Amino acid sequence: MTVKETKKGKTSKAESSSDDDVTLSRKTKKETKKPAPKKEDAKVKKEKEPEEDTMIKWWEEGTQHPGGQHWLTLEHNGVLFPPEYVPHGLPCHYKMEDGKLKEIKMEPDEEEVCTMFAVMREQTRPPSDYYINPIFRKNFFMDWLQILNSNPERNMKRFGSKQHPIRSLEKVNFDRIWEWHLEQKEIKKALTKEQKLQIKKEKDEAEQLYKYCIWDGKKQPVGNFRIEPPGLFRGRGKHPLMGKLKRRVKPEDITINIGPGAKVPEAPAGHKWKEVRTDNMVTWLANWTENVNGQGKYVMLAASSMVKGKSDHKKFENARKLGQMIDSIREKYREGWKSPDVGIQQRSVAMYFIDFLALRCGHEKGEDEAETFGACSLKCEHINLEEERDHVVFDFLGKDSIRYYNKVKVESKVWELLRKFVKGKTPNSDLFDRLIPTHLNSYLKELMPGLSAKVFRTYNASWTLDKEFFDDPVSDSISLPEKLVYFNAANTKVAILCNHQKSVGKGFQKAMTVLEDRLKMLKNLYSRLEDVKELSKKHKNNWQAKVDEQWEKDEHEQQQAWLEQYGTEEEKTAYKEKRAGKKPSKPKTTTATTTTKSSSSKPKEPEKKKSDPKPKTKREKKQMESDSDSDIPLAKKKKASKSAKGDDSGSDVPKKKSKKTKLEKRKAFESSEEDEPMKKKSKK
DNA sequence: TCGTAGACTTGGAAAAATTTTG
DNA sequence: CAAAATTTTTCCAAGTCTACGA
Repeated sequence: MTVKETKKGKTSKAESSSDDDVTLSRKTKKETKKPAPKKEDAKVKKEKEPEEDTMIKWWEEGTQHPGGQHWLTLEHNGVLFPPEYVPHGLPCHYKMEDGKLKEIKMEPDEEEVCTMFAVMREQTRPPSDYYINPIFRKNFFMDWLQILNSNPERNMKRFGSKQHPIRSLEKVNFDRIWEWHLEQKEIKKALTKEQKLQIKKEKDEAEQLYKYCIWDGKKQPVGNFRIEPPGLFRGRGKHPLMGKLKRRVKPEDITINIGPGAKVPEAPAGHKWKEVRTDNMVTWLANWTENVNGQGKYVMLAASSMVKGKSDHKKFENARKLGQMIDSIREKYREGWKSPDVGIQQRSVAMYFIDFLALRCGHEKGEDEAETFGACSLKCEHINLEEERDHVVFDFLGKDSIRYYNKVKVESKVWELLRKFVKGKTPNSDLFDRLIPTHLNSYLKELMPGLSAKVFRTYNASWTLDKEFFDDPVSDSISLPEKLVYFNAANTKVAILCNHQKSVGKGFQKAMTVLEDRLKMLKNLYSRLEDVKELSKKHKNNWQAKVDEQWEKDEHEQQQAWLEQYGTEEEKTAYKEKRAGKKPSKPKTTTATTTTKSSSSKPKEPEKKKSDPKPKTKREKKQMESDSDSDIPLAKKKKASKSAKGDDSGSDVPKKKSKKTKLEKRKAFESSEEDEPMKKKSKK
């Protein structure tokens, strides 16, 4: 199918960009609910203050500072530090040679890190299965051990040996601390409402100072003013450093960026900042270097702030601009497929992937990172051309180690080129060995100022959403829930395009079972009602009695069936007795309370009536036990196909270069080919 | 021609808040 | 009211991309 028409009106929306959606829905929700609830405590609900003065229309132009400066004046109060560690004083235990557990008392520094780990005990399922992950455990243990052995004198005094007695993580028993953790949770839960409120109030108060800054004289919300607390690094996928201690950030680690002449926030008593500077070419208020990966962390403004808004705006304007010339760009890369230059061929195919499949650019990753891929960094083993002619099966781990699996039909020419690129190469060599992101982007920049690989994602995501709305406009007459379904369906298209996926949570299987169960029940009820309807037609005169009888019979049969399958002996007996000494209960033929509320839940079944009968019979609610089998329906993929139409016109092909001197990093990782983060294990 | 540091965007998971159920 | 379900917010790792430096 050709897609020539790609421009849409000015209605392109944010689509997957969570921020935008969130903002939108939040607003809507708030307004909707406002009229309804009257709050007994007027103060609980903090309504939006007018704040008209800050409502400047920055998108309308003119508000730009020259030379790439982001601000002229900037005031803020610095950052908020997490609370100091409060020791609980509890020991852990260590399994000795004789199998006995020996109590190990800990100093606060030892205990703090120990507790970080101990408390993760239940994190045993993907994607957060850190507690049982060997890499995580090893890294944590190394760092903990380092602390345990950091003070030989201390150890000598306590254990009569410079080396701490703990040598192996497997022999450490954290039960006591785990119990403490559970207790703490209970305590927290048991707090009275007033206490909870009080705590929250105190927290809010502590935040007040840091929540806003004054940016060019305007009050603006700060995003992450809270310094990240120490913890165990939770790298995703097969991150080699997961589990390492992310140490506590001190004022001495922090650089403050603030306007000229503005009052410099004071560092906590007894401390000082690493540096205080004034740099209006950047937007951050503070920064520090995190120790695990050595990367910078920044305190910046919130998504709702002006700067972020501007930049977001620019992003979409940019994508819109791409929309104006997407046709010619598509022509260009199609032209490139025919180039005699392999570099250009590769670049052109990569562009096709980025455009057509919305793949990310894909930069090279380092030794200390999980191995993930994108368009430019694909390996030969990530594509399979054998399945079907002109089809490519992609299978690789993308950002966050989320699997990209997709079988697509591609242009013949592309398929042929791919075959050529793969030829004679080992599976783990680069598919596009002559292409690097820098070159791709600088080429894109030539095609259109401001163009880079990611702009295609933004553009195509917006285009997709737009197309949904255009092809199948919302009808005014449908209900709000229906509109929601409509909107979500469109959004799902975008999610599929961009390969956005969420892992199924712990409760998913259970929730699904309940839902299926309920569906089954409703269907059953429906058919019974149908039967009864027939019956009542047949017995015009004494239909009531007939219906009662039939109903009771059904009920009994079902109950029997249920007991047969799930019931315990006691339950069976109890039922028998109950039935013996009881007269038929009255059926609820005509329900007066048919709340015809559209099911709404899963869009799969066209449910009609839902006369939700909360069965009076002892419908055991423990059906969660059943735990039927099966796999989780997960990310099915279909591909919206849009294609670029092409022909010839491209002329001068930009210079190609690209060498690629990637040091072959042989990953000693086990090459377990399948390792889906998706298995579902029911735990007792 | 790289390689990298620095700055900023992305986006999934966990936590918190809110609403619905029982 | 408490527990469960659902929605919103927060958190922060993991990307992108450009400018610099040699």
